Amino acid sequence: MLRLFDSVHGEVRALRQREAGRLSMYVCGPTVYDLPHLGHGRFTLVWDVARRWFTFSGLEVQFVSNITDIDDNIINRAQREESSEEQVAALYEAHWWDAMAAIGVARPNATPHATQYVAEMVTLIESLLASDVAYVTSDGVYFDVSRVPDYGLLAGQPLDSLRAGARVEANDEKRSPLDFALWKSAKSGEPSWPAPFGAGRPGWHTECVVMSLDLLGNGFDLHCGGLDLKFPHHENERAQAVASGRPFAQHWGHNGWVMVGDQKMSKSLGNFTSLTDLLEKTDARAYRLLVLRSHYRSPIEVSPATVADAERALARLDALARRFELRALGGEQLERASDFVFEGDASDLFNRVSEALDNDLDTPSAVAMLFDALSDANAMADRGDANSAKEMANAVNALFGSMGLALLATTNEIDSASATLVRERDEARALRDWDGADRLRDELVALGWIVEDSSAGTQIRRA
RNA sequence: GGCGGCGUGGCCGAGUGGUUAGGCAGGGGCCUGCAAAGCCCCGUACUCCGGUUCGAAUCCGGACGCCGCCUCCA
Repeated sequence: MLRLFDSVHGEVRALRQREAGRLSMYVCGPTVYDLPHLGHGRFTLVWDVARRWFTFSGLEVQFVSNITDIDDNIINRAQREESSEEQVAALYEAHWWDAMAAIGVARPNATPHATQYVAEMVTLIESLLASDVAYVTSDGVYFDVSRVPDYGLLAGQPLDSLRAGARVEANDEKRSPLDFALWKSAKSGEPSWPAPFGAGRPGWHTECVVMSLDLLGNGFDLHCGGLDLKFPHHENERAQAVASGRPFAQHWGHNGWVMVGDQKMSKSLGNFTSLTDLLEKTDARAYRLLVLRSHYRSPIEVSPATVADAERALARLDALARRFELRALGGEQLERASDFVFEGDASDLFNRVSEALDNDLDTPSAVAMLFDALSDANAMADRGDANSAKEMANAVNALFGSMGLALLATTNEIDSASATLVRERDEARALRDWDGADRLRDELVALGWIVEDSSAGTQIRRA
């Protein structure tokens, strides 16, 4: 049975489906005003892995993730760069999808944009105003959190204690410091949309509730995002749904942050590393492996050292892929267990990995098991048990594939000069001319090749 | 002030009371002309102090240290 930590109940519990066999899942996406950073990379990887595992397990997953394409940050950036909000959003959305493709995060089934949903948001705000849950001030429309009896459910604190610690600056027109903007009144030079309660633009918290309910319907199964969205963003989404009388997400999942040193990587601290930068220097799969090796709810340290560590571990996986000529999985393709055959020891592996991943996405355990299995496969092959070895290697590949991690048996174009050196080295070795063979190996290494001997002779691949 | 989390061997990082997590790095061995890859073996751990228990990294209490949320953030 599929079990996942639910932030509302603070415990791991069954992840139920509204419709048998189908899982509806919404993940809060990025605001596109800058390059994606490591935190974006983590949350997209975590929920991509979740989606892939659910799919692998046989569920039909409906995965929706939004793009916030209108927001203060976008407006600020546009003004700073003397550009338009549309241009800023389009540019960084393009960067976003490039980065997603690079880290192998599969496209959502739907990617609603806030600006496409303004009319629906206006309708929601109107109804909240009509029921007096929202009120108009000089700078917009606010939601009155006191009208939602269980406000604070996700925060794990009642309204009073949240209010006591509120750090929001006082605003005379707001009834409570915790009340949040549903609609921000138009300012000159900023994009705005007409509305009965005054032209303006939507607040961040309103778009996700509208888009998720529109695309996934009332009482959809799972709503996910970074831990920092739990409060107030998700709380506020939920509040709007509750106030509208619409059942909202039945299960809430939150992933831990990326740490820089001992601190959370965050906007206010400005201690970002862009995902784009990381990808220029590293095999993108190393980041996925790094994410898989720690639990999704734990903080992870992403540093040159931890990334390099993951890259070296990856080399072991790729060596397996070369040895057994495994087919690369992952990317846009979502695998299904039903497309693979697991027999004997491989079947046992499959069962144990399934149990781990079904239990709150315990990827660290799964990865540990797969590394054990990798050793087993190599040992079997060393022993001459080629069939069992191949079965096990295939299972390892399939199960890493179920988490979107591709094992690569990289093949390189070998130029004729290098090919000649390889041939000469094999000839030298046949003549037991070790000095000559070593010299030719040095030459190949100097050309950027990794040289390995095998029963089939000199093998080279790019370093 | 309220709420929550964390403190594991050289590093990263799991861990559901009892038997090896795993990876990286390091040491020894096998294989190999050498190297690489692969296989086998190996180190030391659980912040501190009490308690419960036959037995605790794991449960309880306390101390110390660290981090986060209650503005923006994935």
